[in-house]
Amino acid sequence: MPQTPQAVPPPSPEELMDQLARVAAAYYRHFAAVAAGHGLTLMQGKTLSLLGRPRPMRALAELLACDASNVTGIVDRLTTQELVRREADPDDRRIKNIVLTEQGEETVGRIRAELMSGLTSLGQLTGDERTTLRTLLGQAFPETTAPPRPTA
Amino acid sequence: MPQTPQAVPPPSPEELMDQLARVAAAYYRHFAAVAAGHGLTLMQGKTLSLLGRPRPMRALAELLACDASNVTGIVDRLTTQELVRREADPDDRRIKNIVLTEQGEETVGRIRAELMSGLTSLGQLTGDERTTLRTLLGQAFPETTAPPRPTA
DNA sequence: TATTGTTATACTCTATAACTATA
DNA sequence: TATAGTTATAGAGTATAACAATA
Repeated sequence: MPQTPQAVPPPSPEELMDQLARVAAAYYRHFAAVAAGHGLTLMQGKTLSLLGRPRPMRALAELLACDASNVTGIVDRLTTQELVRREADPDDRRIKNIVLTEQGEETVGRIRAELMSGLTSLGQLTGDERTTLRTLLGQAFPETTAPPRPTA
Repeated sequence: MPQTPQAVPPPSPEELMDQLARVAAAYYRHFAAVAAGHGLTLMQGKTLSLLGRPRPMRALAELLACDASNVTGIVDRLTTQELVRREADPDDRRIKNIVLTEQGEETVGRIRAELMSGLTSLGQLTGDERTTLRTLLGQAFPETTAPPRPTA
């Protein structure tokens, strides 16, 4: 059941992959620019955005898709800026939970708001269009559907 | 004209942004893994994928969204691996055009194929779904619609 | 023994500034 | 003067391996 009499041919999966590549690049470019506006690198911004709840170093390494040894340095630099702090876990003394400071909460909030205000086109989609986009992205990237709910 | 009697509420723009963040992260995770399988870093893989045509260092810096001074090192390392070479521009002797070697062409081809085969879910979308996804992504990220046609 | 986090190391990516060779 | 590319530098991200503390 074609949608219109003389429809434009659908993009090949390859073309779609190329467009997804451009969208991913545009997203990170935007994210990095917003983070830089707060004196943060991309990884520092991503890390902050993952701290909606306290998380062990190990969990951050998993979510950031990098080795645990890197997280030490990233968290060190965020700690220096007073945006996060390490808290000892009461149940397992090997674990250090990373928590946002009050200033960290504020920064995350501003970053999220600036991210959204830079994506005005996204807000102009109708409800039905957003539903469709969510559904199709969920089909194309099934691993991203069950939300661990990060921002980067 | 709602699509079904008791439809799931549409995602908020914020939820959609979060999902786009996850999709972008998943894409780069995949890209980096494929590149690593060829002994390349993410930036080296991205650079190779931009060389469907010869490009000056300056153009690469633009497309990679980084300072021109970084491209020197990236191209140096790709040159060491015999994947690209610098060619003097006949019209402007300041310009060096970066060209894929034969081995570089092969590597790019394999990387693109492995990228696609890792995105099988993408190929399972119908033509209409691919058309819709292209349209909606184009609306959400207008700057990505006119394709400079990279892969990363 | 296994796991969490850190340290040490080496390499890559990054922006800035200063330099050269062309234009 | 302006532009293309490089070099030097310093900081940040990266994986690997080895280590201490804890489980």
